[in-house]
Amino acid sequence: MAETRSVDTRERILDAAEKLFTANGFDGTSMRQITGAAGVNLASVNYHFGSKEALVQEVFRRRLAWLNTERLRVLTTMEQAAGDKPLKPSQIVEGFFGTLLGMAQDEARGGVTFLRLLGRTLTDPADFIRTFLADEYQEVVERYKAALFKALPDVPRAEIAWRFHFMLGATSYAIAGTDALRLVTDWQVDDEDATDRLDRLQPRLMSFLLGGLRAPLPKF
Amino acid sequence: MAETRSVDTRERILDAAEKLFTANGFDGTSMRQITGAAGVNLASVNYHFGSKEALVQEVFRRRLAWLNTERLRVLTTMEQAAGDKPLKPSQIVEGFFGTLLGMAQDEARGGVTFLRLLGRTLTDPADFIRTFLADEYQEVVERYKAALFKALPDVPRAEIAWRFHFMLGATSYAIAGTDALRLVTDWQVDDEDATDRLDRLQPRLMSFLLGGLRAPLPKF
DNA sequence: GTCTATATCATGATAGAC
DNA sequence: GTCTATCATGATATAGAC
Repeated sequence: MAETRSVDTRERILDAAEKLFTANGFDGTSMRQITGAAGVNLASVNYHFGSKEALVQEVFRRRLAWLNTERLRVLTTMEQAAGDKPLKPSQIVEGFFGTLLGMAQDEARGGVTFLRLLGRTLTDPADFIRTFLADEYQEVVERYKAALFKALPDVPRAEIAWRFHFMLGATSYAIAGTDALRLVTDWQVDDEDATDRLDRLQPRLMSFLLGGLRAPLPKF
Repeated sequence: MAETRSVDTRERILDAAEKLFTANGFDGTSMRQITGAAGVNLASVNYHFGSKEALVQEVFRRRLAWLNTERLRVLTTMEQAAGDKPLKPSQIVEGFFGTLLGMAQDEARGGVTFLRLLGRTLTDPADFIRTFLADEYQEVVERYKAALFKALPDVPRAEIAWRFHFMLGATSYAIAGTDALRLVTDWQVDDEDATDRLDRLQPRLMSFLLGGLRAPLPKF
């Protein structure tokens, strides 16, 4: 019985931590807040995860394991269907960023909460977290990069690399901007409610990303 | 004499804080680190700024005052030259993001250090900092938004708004990515050294942003 | 204006009973 | 596995001498 509860406890801690990290950041969230929100004992975090740092990593691992698998699955499926021919850039972009945005509508995968957390964390100053994320992303990014190189053989690889980076940034901010920072969005655009906004984000973002990816090359 | 030193002390604190905040984040930087690096006394931060929070705001205010003024000056100059005619989208994008990227080469304005800090901070979870930044940006963003609306009368305003947001995100990550996170950049692109990379960032980014801004509208 | 010394508090982590 | 109680640390902020 006591052992049975512990599975719940682990998940409850992870869920509460994910929400609180998203709202207040890692440093802005204490273990007392987490255990309080989860309705578990303070000491249970260290019992189950060992440390706060390990808890942070587990919050990401739980979601990224699925996301990575899914992204690879989607890419592999498309490549098999295409045979020897290169994929279209729009397919590749859709596979990478569409899969990500799809999580927003899937509460079981963390939904918007996790996406916002992930977007912000890509630029987190803490070393251990950047290293960890880079490791988690590496394989998938390599595969998608290779697909883009093949799809755009005439574009210098350095250029594609940069544009991949630009796309990542645009996407992260788009997610955060759905309700976090309102620098640019907040205006006389009252013909949409919040739900519309999220539904329409994906096609909007995809158009933008593809436009950027296929833009004329810069002259140095 | 004692009074004369205080100007130096203020600036020394701000310089040290800016560097440390960029490297380790706000929560990851203690006032002991700041005063230690600045070579001033621990108590001087509270004497000169009142609190750590106020210090954070002053670090930004010092740089953004110049950036905002410069962005408005550039836009006003272009609009006067254009008379009644709308500006070209490329001019507007260049005025907003080019002015920002120009700071990277200007050590007296904070250089790359401040840009990285600014980019990351746009998604900082702390309320006081998001509110503060939104206030600081507001006037300039309104002016540039209006210019884009005028330049692209056939594009729905909501669409332009989102694309502005996407451009902001791409730019922030591009800056951070010059040496922070290396998700996508880190490869067999050894034909460029670090200096080249920064010099070439601006034209690369501008091409991407304009491509995205002028992409075909999404179909919902 | 500058400094030392210190008050006050919150944090992450753990020891040890149950 | 769970809980209480507590330790050790490091943080911001300030009082008060110079």
